[in-house]
Amino acid sequence: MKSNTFPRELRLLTPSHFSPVFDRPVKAVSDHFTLLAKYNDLDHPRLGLTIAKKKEKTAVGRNRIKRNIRESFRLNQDNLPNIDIVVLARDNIGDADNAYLQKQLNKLWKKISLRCEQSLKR
RNA sequence: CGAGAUGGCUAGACAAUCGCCGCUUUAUCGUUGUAUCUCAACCUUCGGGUUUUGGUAGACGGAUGAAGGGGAGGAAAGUCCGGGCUCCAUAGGGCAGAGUGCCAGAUAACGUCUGGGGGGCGCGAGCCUACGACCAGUGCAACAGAGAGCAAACCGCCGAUGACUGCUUAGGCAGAACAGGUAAGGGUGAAAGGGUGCGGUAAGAGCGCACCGCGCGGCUAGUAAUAGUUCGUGGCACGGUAAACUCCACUCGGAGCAAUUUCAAAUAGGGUUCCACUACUCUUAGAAGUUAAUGCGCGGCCCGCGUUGGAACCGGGUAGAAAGCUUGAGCCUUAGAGCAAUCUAAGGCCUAGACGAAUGAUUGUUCACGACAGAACCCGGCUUAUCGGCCAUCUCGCACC
RNA sequence: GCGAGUAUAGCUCAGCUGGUAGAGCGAUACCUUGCCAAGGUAUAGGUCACGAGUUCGAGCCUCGUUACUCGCU
Repeated sequence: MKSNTFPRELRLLTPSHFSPVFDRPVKAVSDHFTLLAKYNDLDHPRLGLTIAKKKEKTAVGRNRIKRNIRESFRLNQDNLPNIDIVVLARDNIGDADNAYLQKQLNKLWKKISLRCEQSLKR
């Protein structure tokens, strides 16, 4: 069954949710994003966002990036295993337009799930 | 038509699909407290009370689904002022400290706004303006300059119809000082103690006079700041700097929603009561000390590591959750008061409330091709950023009628 | 979100209550040495973060802007 919703259960909410992901995670990188991922005990993936003020100066710009990431996550969540993902912004992310951001994210979801499977086998 | 001034409005639009966050209505589920019925136990002063089992009712909160409707700004920003609100402190007042600073008004309040005055800029419409007081006191002014704060003599001018010196044809000729006076001229400086003219004088000087300017007082206009004056008076400084100390007048208690309040896991620890506790020692009987017991390594001993309390209640309180959180000095319309800011009255309206933080994404059509930029307790201002578009009033220039 | 602070030479910092900007290290050149280091001498290097205002004059005083730092989860 395909799901396109994005309720609260699919988010990382508190610092106690975030900190395990930063401890030796699986990584995936593109021009403007860094993804960190780790398996959780639930039956769905969860998403957390970290957009530093240094990377994108204005609140409007940061909101735009977050919306793009959430939108992409929402549409691709059924293709992801039960992992916690933290998305970090990299430098000059504000220069990219929405279409390019979406294109990068589509690749990254596949990449991160593949790498997680590999890490499980090892 | 061109150039400009002021004030106000606006901040892409529409459609489809998939999503996010409150609200309202509704359906289902589950839950605990409430009301009522019921089962059982205990207590009883036989009225009842406490605990407990199952059902029903409506209500509130919760979960899920459906429908309806709503969902960032003019600056949401900077946090520069002011206020509400909350907690802390507080008899009242003063000192200290901080702020404001022409006058009047508006306001909950303000460093804001409105109107007026003074000064400056602009042909003008208009714009800018921290604009109280240095005859209460203290301080500052580098360098330059003679002199920089109860003014001062460097050059110059007067003194000079020449003290004195030299020459001499004894007629004169040449050079020339001091005391003292002088603020007209030169020069220095950001700044050098009224301006012009006439008189006056050895030369000068408000020394005298006229006009202008200025101070003080009066009168007139104005609530006032202030302005005017064919009025009187003073010969004329009372220089600059208070975003220097200071004085004067007025204002201000402090901290901030990460304030504050409520509920409250796990873990550790505190208090009270009851129960349990091998022996001995100390003793104000307290699990205080020693011993002992017991679990594991290990079947036993040595040895090592660990345990020696349990239950109930109370209080504090972390994670987390909730309240604070949006009905407010609110918005719209009309009428009235006022030059205006604004105020009053009547009627109508409810217009984000999130919490890693919601308005988006994609596609299509269209136009002027979309700037600055995202609420975080709430308001009133200021300041800063900003692609443009529209409206109103006014000014100047050119042309035409 | 709220509160507090800093900005001066390439680096680390002075600069008292306004008078025309310095020190140390570093850089460059020269001296010294057979060569290097050390030492000595000299030189360059500053829009005092930026924009206004007050003043005769601003690194300093006042207002605004920008960047950075710290404290309160």
